[in-house]
Amino acid sequence: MFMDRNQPDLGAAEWSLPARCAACGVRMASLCGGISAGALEALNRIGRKRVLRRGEALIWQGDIAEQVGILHHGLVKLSASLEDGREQMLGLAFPADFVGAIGDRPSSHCVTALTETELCVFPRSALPGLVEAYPEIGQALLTRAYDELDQLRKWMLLLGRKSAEERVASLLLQFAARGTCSPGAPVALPLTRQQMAELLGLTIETVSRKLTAMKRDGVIALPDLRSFVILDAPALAVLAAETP
Amino acid sequence: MFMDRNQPDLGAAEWSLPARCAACGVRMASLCGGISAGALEALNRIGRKRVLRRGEALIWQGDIAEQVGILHHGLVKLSASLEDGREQMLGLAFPADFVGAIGDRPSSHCVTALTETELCVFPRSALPGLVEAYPEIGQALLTRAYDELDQLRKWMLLLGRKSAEERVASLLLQFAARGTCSPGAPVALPLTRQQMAELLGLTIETVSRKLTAMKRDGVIALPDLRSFVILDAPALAVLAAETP
DNA sequence: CGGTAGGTTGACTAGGATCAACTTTGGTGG
DNA sequence: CCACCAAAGTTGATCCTAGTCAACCTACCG
Repeated sequence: MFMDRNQPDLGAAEWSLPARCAACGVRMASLCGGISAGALEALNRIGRKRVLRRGEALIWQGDIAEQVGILHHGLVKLSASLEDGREQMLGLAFPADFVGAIGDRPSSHCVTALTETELCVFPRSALPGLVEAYPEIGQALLTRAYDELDQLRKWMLLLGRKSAEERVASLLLQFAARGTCSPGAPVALPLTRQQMAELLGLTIETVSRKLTAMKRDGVIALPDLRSFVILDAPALAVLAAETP
Repeated sequence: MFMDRNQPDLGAAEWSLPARCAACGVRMASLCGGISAGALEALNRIGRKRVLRRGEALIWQGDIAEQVGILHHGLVKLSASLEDGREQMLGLAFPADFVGAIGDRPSSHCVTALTETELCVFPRSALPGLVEAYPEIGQALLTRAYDELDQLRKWMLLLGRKSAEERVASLLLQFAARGTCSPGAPVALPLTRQQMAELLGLTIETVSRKLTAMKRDGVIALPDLRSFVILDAPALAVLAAETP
């Protein structure tokens, strides 16, 4: 019965929510939040919970992904490597983000957990059929894909044209934008210096030096290794070459 | 009447092809090639031909795009800039490629013609409705979006981790891959040195020097400014750090 | 207490940017 | 057809940013 596909009244459909989805903390923020009860049920049927330990990979570069997933807790990195070991982080996935692709080509990148991570995984092979049956899922994926394209393009500008100092400042601003909105409050820094370097296309030494310089200049404070405080937001925006 | 949505028999539908689409040289390669006759007719109704002169923009960074398009002839660049004028090319669009996005947020990048360009444009505001009415269009866009994500990720690895020489060699290989398949034949180089530099995150001088060096080492020949010949393909692959 | 992973700092180096001069190419009009 | 000019490209000298290598520091853990 596909009746509910024709009346995707999400509010009224709450009663039929699969228990697991009703308890899901990221549902409304994830692509599950914008689809009909029928589509959600179909996803729920084929989805299962999976936990990744720190360092464990969901998808390997060069392999055809067997699973795609929606992040619940934790932090995941996308990264690509050259044969000689050089590695570039391509982005992070936070809770509610979708990771993976629909096509059956070898993946261009790895997906690896940076912390203990919990996600809802689906067999990739089931996706094309689902998108066919529930176009809303395709639309949700499309919106997210365009968002991701925009993010990547912004990052390409950073990698191609920004100086080391601008890169570090940009990263700090990005963490601040996604974290607490209260100015002056410490912002969590979920990456090690090494991981920041991988993400910014720099070395760990350069990241460390630039952070120290910003601290010395009173732009930021570094209360501990995993957080920072913005002391002079306008100055940080200037350092990041972001003053729109 | 949406009858044809339920019987997207593309072969048998040829008879009803809009004249313009029947004459379109890139139709089958573009997203129009994978959709039903009904969807194609709907697209044809709202599409119109547009010509961009060299340097003319279809979409400006920061503006909300009014048009999206499918390229027929010519070459188009996507690029992003910082306030101080530094510019990074984000990619090229070739005939049959789709440019633009569905969302109504300000564009993260410019879309500018590098040569006299002809495309089929559609009002962006009509897209969400079209995707809703013809899910196949959404699926075609989704496939293309994932392809583009993969391309961008590959380019991020180049920008973040490859040396100048590796970048130039990678670009040459990419042009060779999309051009003639006959080894030893000259490959068209559709970009000026300046444009190559913008795309590679380098300066024009560095591009010139690396090309000269490869020529000196007998890896390539440069018969004129707008083409090159691969003399030693394996060596070029090594220089590009691409030996899969 | 020692060991280890993560982080910082310093000295030195090298790759690519910058600045400047010069050459080549291609188009235009006399 | 050639002279001229602007745009594109090349080459050289020099500078500077970020990479490399190495030592050391710090926090945390068994």
